[in-house]
Amino acid sequence: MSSVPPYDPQLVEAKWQARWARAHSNEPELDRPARPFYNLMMFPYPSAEGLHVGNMFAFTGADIHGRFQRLQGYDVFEPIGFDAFGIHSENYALSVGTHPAKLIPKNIETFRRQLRRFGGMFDWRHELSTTDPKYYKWTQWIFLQLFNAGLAFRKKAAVNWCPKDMSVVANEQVINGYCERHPDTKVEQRFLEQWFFNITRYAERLLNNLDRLDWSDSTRTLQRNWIGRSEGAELIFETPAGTKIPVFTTRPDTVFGATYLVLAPEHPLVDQLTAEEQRSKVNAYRREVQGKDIVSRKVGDKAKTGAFLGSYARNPATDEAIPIWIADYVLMEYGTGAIMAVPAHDRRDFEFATQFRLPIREVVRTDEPLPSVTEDGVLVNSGKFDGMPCRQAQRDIVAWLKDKRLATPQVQYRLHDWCISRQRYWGPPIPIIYCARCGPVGVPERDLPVELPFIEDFRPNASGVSPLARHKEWYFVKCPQCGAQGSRETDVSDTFLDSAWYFLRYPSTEFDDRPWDPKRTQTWLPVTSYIGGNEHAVLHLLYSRFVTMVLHELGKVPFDEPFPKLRAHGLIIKDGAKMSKSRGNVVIPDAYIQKWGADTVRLYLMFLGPFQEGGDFRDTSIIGVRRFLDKVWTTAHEAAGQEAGPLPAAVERKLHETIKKVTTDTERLDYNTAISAMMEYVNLVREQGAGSRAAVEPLLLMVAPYAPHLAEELWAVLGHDRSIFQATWPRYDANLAAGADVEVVVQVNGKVRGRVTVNRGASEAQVVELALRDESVRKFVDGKPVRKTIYVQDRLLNLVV
RNA sequence: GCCGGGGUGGCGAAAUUGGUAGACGCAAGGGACUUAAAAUCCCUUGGGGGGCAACCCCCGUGCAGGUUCGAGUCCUGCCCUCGGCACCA
Repeated sequence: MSSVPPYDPQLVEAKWQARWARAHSNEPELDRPARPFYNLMMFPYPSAEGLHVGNMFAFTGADIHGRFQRLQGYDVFEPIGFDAFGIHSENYALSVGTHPAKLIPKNIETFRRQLRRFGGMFDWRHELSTTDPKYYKWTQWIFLQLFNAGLAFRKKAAVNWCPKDMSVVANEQVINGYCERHPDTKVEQRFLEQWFFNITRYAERLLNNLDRLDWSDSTRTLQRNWIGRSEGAELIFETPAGTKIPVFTTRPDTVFGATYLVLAPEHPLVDQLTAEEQRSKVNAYRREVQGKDIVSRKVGDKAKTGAFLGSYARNPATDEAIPIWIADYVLMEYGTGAIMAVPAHDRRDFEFATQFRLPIREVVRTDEPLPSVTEDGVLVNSGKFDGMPCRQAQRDIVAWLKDKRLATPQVQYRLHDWCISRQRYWGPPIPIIYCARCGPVGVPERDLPVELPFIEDFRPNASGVSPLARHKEWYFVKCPQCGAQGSRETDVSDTFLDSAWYFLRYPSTEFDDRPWDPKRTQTWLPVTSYIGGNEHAVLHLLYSRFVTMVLHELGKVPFDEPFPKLRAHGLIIKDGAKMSKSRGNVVIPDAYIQKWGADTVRLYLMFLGPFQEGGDFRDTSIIGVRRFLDKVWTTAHEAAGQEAGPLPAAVERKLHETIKKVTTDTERLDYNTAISAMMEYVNLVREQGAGSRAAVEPLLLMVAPYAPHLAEELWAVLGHDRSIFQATWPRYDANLAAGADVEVVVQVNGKVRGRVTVNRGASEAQVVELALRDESVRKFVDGKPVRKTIYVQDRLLNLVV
């Protein structure tokens, strides 16, 4: 054998990365692409620790997809950027005592280096950072588009206040009542005036469009649950004094069983409905509730508490007067903030009624004990509706009450409007000026961006007022409408607004006078393929869809869904747990890349488990994929010195099988099985000593998306002078892949007893005849008559005796 | 509680969706080469049993049933686990 040079990944990778950069080979023609393919991955937050293997796992999977599509002949645009604003970055800056404006550029520098080193096919001309004024100018512009359309408004509302962050956080950032970033800190409820985006107006469309998106089911389900659509009716309960109390219910069929009403303690009608003799009790209860944090209020299995208001309302179905209570198990944020309590058919109402000895009336007959919540039953104690099945009664009772103007069919959503105000420093200032005469006025477009001023002391405080208010020269400003003295909004916007439109910006980063160029947008968007983690299933993906929907309505973009095709990758865990700084199990890939090379690490990450499920990072098995690359290396070098010759039949067949499998698996992101198919193939080639050019070239093309540097190098070794990524993905011949003959399994009574080799497409009779000649089969048939034969063409024969 | 994943060798995992369970890889054991080591190559490797032997038999995909010629895959009822939602009316 000719001498094969050693495989030195450091050398090979440096060489090809330099060439790609020099040749601009990762920078597609954006204006006139023949076949545009926008390959998007979720941009990272540039943490101080650097890119970890979880990021690299996600980016490698997406990069393989991009490189594969490039080999299919697409002009692949694969941009990258940095989601660098936000409380995350700011808290870290606070903890190390460095200003984020100094820290972030350093972190980004590290990320850039790492992203280049692992060999991503990134178009660096279009890098962006959300902290760049040239970027957030347009984040502010988007805010103003919503503001002008009446979709951004100020509202005094109960909001989630994190005492650690000393800021309001969105509903989506509260987990079980605890702050997403501070799992030991309970979120408090504060009543503050905040900016909201009216996402609930789009709830129905956000929900319905899910059906036509090519997304994984798991992600769609998460969004569906988050939006939380409930169908039901609003029913009116009226007091003798004529006050109407609307309640929302999903079970109007149970209205005859509503034996009392419960309002949220904050309900605006409480004062008016409270009888004098009950006032002190009621007020005491309301104070008690106010003192509770959200967790102890919202967790369900506590004993019920409440207070009777001393007044009554009329049940619209029975005309009975039923008592009105307040209780903290009723939430002001949902529905009308008031419920009709049907203790016989609702677990919570049942507990409450039991506790306070309120009447329980069964109105749905089932075979379950009370409280029974099923809708499979028939009505009882319900006047003329007795005997009617629940589902029919739901419609008929609403219709009946509707005629009396006491009911309206209604749909409720769990989704709340998106609170975007943050009382923090590190974000884009909300571009609003307050004027005593004109009210809140949008900053005119010509004055954008409202730059975030540098302030030395950017610490938040518990006052609910942002640090920016301390910068007086920045704070005081003339009203753009009337010229009077005004002041700026000092809150910054939520980071999720930054990331809700970055994909629109990428193709147009060189334009300073527009957020995105209409022609570029027309060409490249919506995003062809989006790959990212399921941790963003509700936040980022929902917000991006909302923003896109609004922009579409305003005529700013020609589509209403940004990501028609989305795939979620799994999570890389370490020692059985999610990687996190607090657990101290974050793995940074640099040392592994140093030791093994980027190609090996890429391949390892893709081989350790299914891409869409993730897996455990254990460095012990890296050697396996490295051995595979070594074999490819050796085989290709040996082939370079050989005359081209025909492939042995077995190798040819395996080659076509392999191309078929690798093609479909790579397409479907089943990278782990694609890699094992390539391993099988190279093993066979070596076993058969068949390492010719004809055997190796297609292999290199298949390896190229996975281990791009190695593939380039070996492609050159085989004498090609153009990049392998300008070549075409190999084709397979279905007939060759299938082979001429097949092994058919022979079972007797469902147990495998033998195998026969026959021509593909052999008839049942032929196979039966052959099978009955097999000694072991005969033994089990044992002379008994064959009662039945089941034949699966080219696969299996089962003889039943 | 509700909604979704998932449970397969010592380990990571495959299995064309009802048709040979454990491909591929790691680890382990044995061997070849070597003064030696590394690297490389070959063999063995789910459990149990039988045979001088090429080999053969039984059991085996969380548990208990069921459907089927045939079940890791479908159905019923459980157990465990991961993720999401949760006093949402």
